[in-house]
Amino acid sequence: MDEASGCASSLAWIWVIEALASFKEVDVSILHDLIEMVPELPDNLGKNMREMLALRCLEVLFGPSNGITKDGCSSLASKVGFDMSKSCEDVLEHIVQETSLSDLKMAGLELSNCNAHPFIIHKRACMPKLALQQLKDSLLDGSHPYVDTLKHMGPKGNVMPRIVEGRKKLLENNLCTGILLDSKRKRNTLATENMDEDFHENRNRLDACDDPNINAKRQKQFASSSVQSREVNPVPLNGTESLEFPSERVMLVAGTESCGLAKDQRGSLEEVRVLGDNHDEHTASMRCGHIADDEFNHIESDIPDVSTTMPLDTFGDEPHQKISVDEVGDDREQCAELRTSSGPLLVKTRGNESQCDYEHQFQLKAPCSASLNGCKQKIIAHEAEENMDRCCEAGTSSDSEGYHYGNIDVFFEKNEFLSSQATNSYDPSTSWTFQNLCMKCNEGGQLLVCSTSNCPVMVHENCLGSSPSFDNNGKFYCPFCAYSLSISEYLVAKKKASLARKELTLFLGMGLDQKPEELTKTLHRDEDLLVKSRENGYLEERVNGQTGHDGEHADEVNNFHCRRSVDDKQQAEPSALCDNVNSVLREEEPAEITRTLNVLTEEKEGQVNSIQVVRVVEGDNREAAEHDGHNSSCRNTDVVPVNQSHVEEELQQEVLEQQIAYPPDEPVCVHDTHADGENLSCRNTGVIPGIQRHSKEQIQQEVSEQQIAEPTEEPVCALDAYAEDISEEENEKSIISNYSKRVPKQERHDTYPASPQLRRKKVPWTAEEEEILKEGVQKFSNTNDRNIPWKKILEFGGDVLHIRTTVDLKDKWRNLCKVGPR
DNA sequence: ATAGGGCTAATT
DNA sequence: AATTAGCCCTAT
Repeated sequence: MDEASGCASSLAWIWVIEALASFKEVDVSILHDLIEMVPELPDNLGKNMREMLALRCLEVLFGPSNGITKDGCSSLASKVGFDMSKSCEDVLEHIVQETSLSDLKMAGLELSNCNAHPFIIHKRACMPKLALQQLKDSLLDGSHPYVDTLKHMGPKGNVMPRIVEGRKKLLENNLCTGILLDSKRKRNTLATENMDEDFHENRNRLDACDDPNINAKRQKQFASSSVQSREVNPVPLNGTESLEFPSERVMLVAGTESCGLAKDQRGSLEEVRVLGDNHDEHTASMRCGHIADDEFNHIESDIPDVSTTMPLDTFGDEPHQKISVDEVGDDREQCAELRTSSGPLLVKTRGNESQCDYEHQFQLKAPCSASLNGCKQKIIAHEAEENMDRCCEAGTSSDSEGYHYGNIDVFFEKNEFLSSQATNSYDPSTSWTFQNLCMKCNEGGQLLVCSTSNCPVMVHENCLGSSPSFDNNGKFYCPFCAYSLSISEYLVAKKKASLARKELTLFLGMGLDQKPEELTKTLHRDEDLLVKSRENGYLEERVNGQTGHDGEHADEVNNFHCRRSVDDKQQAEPSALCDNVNSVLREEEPAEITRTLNVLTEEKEGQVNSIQVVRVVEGDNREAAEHDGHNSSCRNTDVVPVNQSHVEEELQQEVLEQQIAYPPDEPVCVHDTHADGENLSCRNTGVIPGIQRHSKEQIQQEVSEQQIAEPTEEPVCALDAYAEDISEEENEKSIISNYSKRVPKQERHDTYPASPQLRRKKVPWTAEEEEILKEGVQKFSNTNDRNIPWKKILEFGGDVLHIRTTVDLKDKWRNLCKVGPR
């Protein structure tokens, strides 16, 4: 480090390249390109970096999946000679001299069959600290010349004291408790010997999968703990120097000891990304470095809200600390904010189980992975990850939904519980997790093992205190995981409803922002997630984080209204399209007409908001038989009850309160094969018998079904709460398609005084209608009674007049009289 | 339920 | 702009 202090810019390059080189997923070619960009480095400066790069190259060359023949490998090995005393640089040079690189790559080399294996391991183990690691160490030691500068830099003030303090605090207040850590350390000590081997085995398995996605997903299991955010800001390490990774903007700082910085400590460091990579723990560094772009993307997409707000976390110098934590559970890992590179890869050092868990960790996000059976499946890590993320966000979270806290609660409760158990079982060799003892009573016997991967809970059924929780596949979930899973399911459902609602909102505002298909996709994705959640015990927590924040939705709704009320002039299309629909419907004689009624229902205060769409399909043979090709028949589609009294008043109230217009998404045809006089009157007063046949459940079921299956693109006209404020022109445009509803104005005003009354669309009287009207008037007029029994006439008119109201008849007759009765 | 006045989109 | 047809609102 000292040697580097005099050449800041070069040093920065070295930092970057070294750090990047520690990322397995950073392709060597990228490193190569980077090297090209680096200004001339003094020989004494970049040696470690070059060595690291060379090692990377070797690792690539002798990658696990190359499948070269043993002979070829041995041949090469004999030529090159993997002398431990040689530097990677030298060996690599030899290799390049002996063999064409491309040929080598083509042929591939099987690490396990080559002498390169121990060589690389050895070199890994001997690799000096990353420069950044050294820098950090020196800063922490207070020996670095910039310490004073750091102490006084920036508005956030003293970084160093915070770091140091954080380290102390970690030891004192680590969420996972020192005991736990100690316990873990012991275990790790025992396991350390096998670490390298374990790592390589796992790494090989990783690499054996050619699917980059799978790899990325798998690696997430390893690296997620070190991946915090791509939004992380570069941190100025001192007043003049800063490191910024242009692409990811990830600051890499080697070394991590205070892996459990408390929030306040992290505060000043939140822009620093730390990737642990102690020189003597290179396996860890390698693993931790596995952050591919798609990894980032994956994580970001999965945890959008977290990834952008998560403060930077960790200074964990001792992967072993972290490892020990990991061993107990990823939750704890997260709890301790141990985001160093070692990650879960080192978590399990319990022989077979570790591998097993790794595999399932991979499976978690890699359903296509080969083995889906058997061992526990990883689910907690993600949960814990997010939980922790949210913990770290204290006070900054934009998502205050209770479930997060619910999961966080259970997360901490679980940690606490496990910690207490760990405390009681200080010695790993006697730990219940090792001896298959009930974590409650510490006795053996037939135990229920939580199906959640990384959840160590094993318990007697009797010790549960309640009936065990099994999923559909008969998998048992411990109370913690069962609870979290339930929350996840709830969230999925919630989001589903939210999305459906959003979808409808967008649908109503057709041609605006987002196409329904997109939302449908998201919805499907969430459903998939839920399925996976069930399958893997994965605690799906990012349901809302993805798309469906209520607030977001609310914004959507508001935007919609805003558009409707303000920008209606630009939205002639909806109504125009409505008209088109009308035209179509008029011209076609539907033997069967689908009518859709949108009813907004909304649970109160934080509950699921949903739009309920009732789809009623009824045949109308009468219509088809009697009015083939007749325009009038199409008017049957006119009556659209919206926000009607038959809708639960409460719901209506909320609809109106939200000032959401919920027009039918398509002209509604109210056809009732049992239509008689009563029904006719019903129909004209906006009462749709169909809706009464649908229970709420049916409604809700149909909501999603229709939303998903039929993201109709048909335009919708909205009942606009602001229509009164709209000009005539606007009002015209927002006319509901085809004689939508008849809503007693007064009633509507009762619930929402400002609610406008949209006019029905004019429907010209047909000759037939006029004729039957005249007939009716003639028939029912009573010279003694000046009043004309329009209702009787309407009934008399039957289907011919079935879209008309008594008032219509009266008005029409008035018109006819004006013109002169014919 | 009905009558009558008024409103408004469409048409002239 | 005037007219008209259809729809809406209110009073009874």
